[in-house]
Amino acid sequence: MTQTSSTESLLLEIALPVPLRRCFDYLPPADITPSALQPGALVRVPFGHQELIGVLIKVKTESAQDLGKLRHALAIIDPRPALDSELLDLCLWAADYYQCAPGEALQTALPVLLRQGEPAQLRGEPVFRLTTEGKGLPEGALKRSPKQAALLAALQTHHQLSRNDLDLLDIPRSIAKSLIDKGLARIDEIVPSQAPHPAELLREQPLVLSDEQQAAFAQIDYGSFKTYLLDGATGSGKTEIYLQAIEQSLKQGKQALVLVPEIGLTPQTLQRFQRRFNLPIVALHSGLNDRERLDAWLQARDGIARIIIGTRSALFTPLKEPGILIIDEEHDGSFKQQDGFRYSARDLAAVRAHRLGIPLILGSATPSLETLHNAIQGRYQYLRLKARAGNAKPPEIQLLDIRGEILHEGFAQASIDAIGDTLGKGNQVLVFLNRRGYAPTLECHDCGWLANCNHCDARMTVHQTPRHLHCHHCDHQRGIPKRCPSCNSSKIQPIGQGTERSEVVLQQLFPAHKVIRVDRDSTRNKNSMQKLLVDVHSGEPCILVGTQMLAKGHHFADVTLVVIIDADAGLFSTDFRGAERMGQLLLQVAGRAGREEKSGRVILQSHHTDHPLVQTLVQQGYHALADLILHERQITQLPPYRHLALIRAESKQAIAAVNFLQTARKIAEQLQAPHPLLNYLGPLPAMMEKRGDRFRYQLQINSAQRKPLQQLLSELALQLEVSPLAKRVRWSIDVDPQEMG
DNA sequence: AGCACGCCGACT
DNA sequence: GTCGGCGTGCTC
Repeated sequence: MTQTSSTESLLLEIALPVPLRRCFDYLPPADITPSALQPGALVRVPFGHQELIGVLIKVKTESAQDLGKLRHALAIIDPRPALDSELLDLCLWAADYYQCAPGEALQTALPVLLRQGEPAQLRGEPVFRLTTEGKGLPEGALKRSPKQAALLAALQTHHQLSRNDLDLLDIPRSIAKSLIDKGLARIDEIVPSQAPHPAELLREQPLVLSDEQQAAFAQIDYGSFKTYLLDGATGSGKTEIYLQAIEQSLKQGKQALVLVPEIGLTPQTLQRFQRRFNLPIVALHSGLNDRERLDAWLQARDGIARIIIGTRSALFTPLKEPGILIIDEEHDGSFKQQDGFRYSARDLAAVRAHRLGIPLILGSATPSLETLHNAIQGRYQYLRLKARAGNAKPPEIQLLDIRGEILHEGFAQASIDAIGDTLGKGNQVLVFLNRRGYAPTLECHDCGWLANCNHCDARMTVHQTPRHLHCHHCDHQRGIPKRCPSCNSSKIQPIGQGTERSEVVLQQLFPAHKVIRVDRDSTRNKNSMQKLLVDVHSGEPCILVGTQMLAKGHHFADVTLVVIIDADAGLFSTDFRGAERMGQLLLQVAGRAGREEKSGRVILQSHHTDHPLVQTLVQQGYHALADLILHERQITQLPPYRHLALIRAESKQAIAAVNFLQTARKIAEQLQAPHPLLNYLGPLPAMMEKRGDRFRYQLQINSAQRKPLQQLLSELALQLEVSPLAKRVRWSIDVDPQEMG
């Protein structure tokens, strides 16, 4: 009577979207053939009282779990695995490396719609076409509805129109609908398919490379894995090298994956790629909805899209024919995810490229010290561009000592004069200030009261439009008091400079010119950045005031003066990366000045003009600064010479977080016995001890070697996860932390 | 992370 | 008398 089912003895190991560092075993769904059980497939399973969709990790015959406890999976969503083995393995490797639950890492690699069980099928683009009835209509028909007649005419000439075409022709959807209702037109779906490669790959001629660019370009080997550091000043032509390297890859019938920082993917960047190549390009940016994101993902997977440009998470885009990986502005902090699955897309790109056997190019004018160190050590091939392309000259940097100077709302007289001069010559000015809002805080002149946040160890920022106090750390907001809450004095005043205040001051000083503020507040709405920058790109003399948003990805051809209000921020930071970041940011901002034909000037206002780091940066440049910092890091036993991990814990009761970390340290010290190479620091309070009513502490683990640290963390994570203390705190492990706060 | 179960305050 | 607060325990 019993029929032997071929899946009878098989078990499924499944990673589920829960923050647990383990997988769950299931029996296969009823009536399934073994061939449908492919690792990487999505599986719907019962889990406690709910149903979840997980990823099949492997099919096996034994389980550590009691066989009686196993439940049946409900269904395989699609026999074709959602993740190919390459991505599946990469995610599992990353989950292990970053001490994250496998299900959470896999979630990052899957578009939302797939995670929700949507079929992995390319949606066709809807197009409007005439039905035979519509085609047969005589000319001059539909006289009584001129708009419908216009659409009919358009369809007769163009045969088919996309939604976009309708918008361009200013034909409302309702008109199209009327034609469909009359049976004259219909909607067809055009599913994109892999087009044969066009005879001509390029849409425009590549630029002629300089000798230096050519020398760098010639080093790249397209047939094997190697990481290249393309280190070149702003304007030295890194992008042209990316484009030509991509061209080589495309010529071999391969795809290219390009990662850019979160706010670096500007329409300008995308247009530059689209102008060059005659092949489908997809951009994975934050403006896409879930459906568009899935379509882009599928187009990459099926080889329809040949170039994929995106931010951090685009690293996990499936590629049918991977050819080259590029990370632009590799030093940028946004490549490291700061919560949940705390991966570094830059570091994982090296792992992925290695596994695929393809080249990885890391580009930057101000490489991170980790990357620079790898290049100096010869682990990466070092490609250096020293000259600026064309006739562009490097900007002249002027250090302005503002000690004892009378400042006009943060501006030295010399800076104001320079701004006036520049505008007078018909050029543009960029004022950089890494603080949004009107002023960093409010102070009582009589008693010294400060506008502290009730929920954080921080001051509340003063905002004028709209008028309120705002904590940038926990988002708490309240009104601006008229009198001091402590002594009732009316002499309460904003202290320090923010972008809003600088905007006001500059507008008063230069009423004849436009002052454009660019920060998170002024660019909150969609496309507002584009709108703000229209005037800038028109070339009329104006002043741009903004935060680091301005420093990334934008080219301002007519900016010839950059004023940096406070060069010292970051100089005395508690984070050991403070100086490195300061150098990178200052040079990125300075790089906005004097591109192309116009030569530029940079004014750095500083209270510490004789600080060795400031002096080195200004007089000898970023690489001298990098050498200096690297030397310090070697002495102080910090990355890139040592490897770090941070265990963070936060709780409404400070004691719970401290207890948890003390226990963590004890467990770790017991586990590490065979590896005395590990050092511990902490538990220590985080840089801002209280944030959003939670007390934050951290334990730092420092190791000369990666492997023992890795082994320790794996074991430690498992033990902490089941520790009763862990339930009283929010905790996480950060491997290779970027922000030490 | 969800979601249930489980024991103590202010409401129809 | 209940509705519901969020503490803790479990999920193959």
